Amino acid sequence: MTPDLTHTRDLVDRLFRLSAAGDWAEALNPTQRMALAYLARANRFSRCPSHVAEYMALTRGTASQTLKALVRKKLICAQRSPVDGRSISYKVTEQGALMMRRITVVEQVLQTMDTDFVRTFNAQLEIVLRQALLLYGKKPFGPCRSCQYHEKTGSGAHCGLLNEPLQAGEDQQICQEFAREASDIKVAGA
Amino acid sequence: MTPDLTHTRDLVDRLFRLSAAGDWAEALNPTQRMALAYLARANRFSRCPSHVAEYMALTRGTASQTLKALVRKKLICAQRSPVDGRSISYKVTEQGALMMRRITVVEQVLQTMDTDFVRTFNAQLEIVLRQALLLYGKKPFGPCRSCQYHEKTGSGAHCGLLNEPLQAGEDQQICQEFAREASDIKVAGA
DNA sequence: TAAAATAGTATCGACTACATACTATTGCAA
DNA sequence: TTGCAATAGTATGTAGTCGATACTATTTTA
Repeated sequence: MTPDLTHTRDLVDRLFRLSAAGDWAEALNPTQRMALAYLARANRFSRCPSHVAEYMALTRGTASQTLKALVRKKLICAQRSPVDGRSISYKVTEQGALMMRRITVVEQVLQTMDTDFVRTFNAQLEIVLRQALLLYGKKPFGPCRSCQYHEKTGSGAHCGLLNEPLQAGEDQQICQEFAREASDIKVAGA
Repeated sequence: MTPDLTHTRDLVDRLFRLSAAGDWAEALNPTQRMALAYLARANRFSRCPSHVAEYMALTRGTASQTLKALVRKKLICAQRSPVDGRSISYKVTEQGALMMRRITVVEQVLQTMDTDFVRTFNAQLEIVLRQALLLYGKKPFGPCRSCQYHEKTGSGAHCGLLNEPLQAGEDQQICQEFAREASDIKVAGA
């Protein structure tokens, strides 16, 4: 028997909504929480409104609105780019970083579960998401460290695409320019 | 290394949002689509506003609003209960049923993937969701057929909880009274 | 150097979402 | 049997999401 695809969709929806319902505390709604969480994990090349929009599958206008709400709440602050006069980058404030320490529903549930189970669950989600992003022509985003442009140097690391030296810890952050290693491309579960 | 629980949360969020973004066609937003999909799959004991609210992890007020929007669009219609003067049940119209035939993003992606993969993915999602619902004291909802109160009779089937005979096909639908078989309870992945 | 592309925003309308307060029933218990 | 608590659904107010559209200000490119 072929599995019920509508059921899969339904499970993802319910899991999301259950965890979204748990987010409403702390004067932060689920959308704002996700945008803030993204900014907290994104590297300095990836904190513009358009990146948030792409990551969250929103239009730029909507992302802009949500970012303004976060600024009003003093959880992030804007920084104009010295290089490109059109561009704006947002930085998470200390207050914002503090808010991100809260454990959310999904995390709480996964804490009660087996480590190996969570690991395979993550892997499966990654495969499906990757396929979906591919099918819709969206950027994958991903950790700088596993990117094909990531280069280890004597002193630290370097981005071969933007031709920029990387600071300590930056290789752990999410980059909007992320591109998978060529050797890693056909690992899809298809 | 312990897996990153924030990452899991993030993957679920992104998958949901990507598929939600694809829903905006057809003058139906993601929330309305999910409510309509639920009503299309729920049995006659499970189509009240409070059931939709519980299923979607919303307050009753919000569910009420969304159902009214669906009525305005003529995708569902209200039916007062003859038994309980407070209760209202919604039925999907033909127009509404037609709208549910549309394939959504997640389904489209899963179609390109291996059947066994989808099967295990479903199973994993079910385990996590079940655990989450348990932790938050929410009803699980589920197919009548696999419920502990489901009884096969000579002519058809019977609900031992509501003490009602079941019509043909009803055992496939979702019931808000669903309770797992006792033998099935400790299959959690924990 | 003009046209095209890009980055961000303002605004509008429809709607989600919560909280709160309210009405109308029904169920239970004294 | 009556009277109170519980339940089902809704109205309303506020905040904010969300897409669409139209707009400004900057690059980029041809």
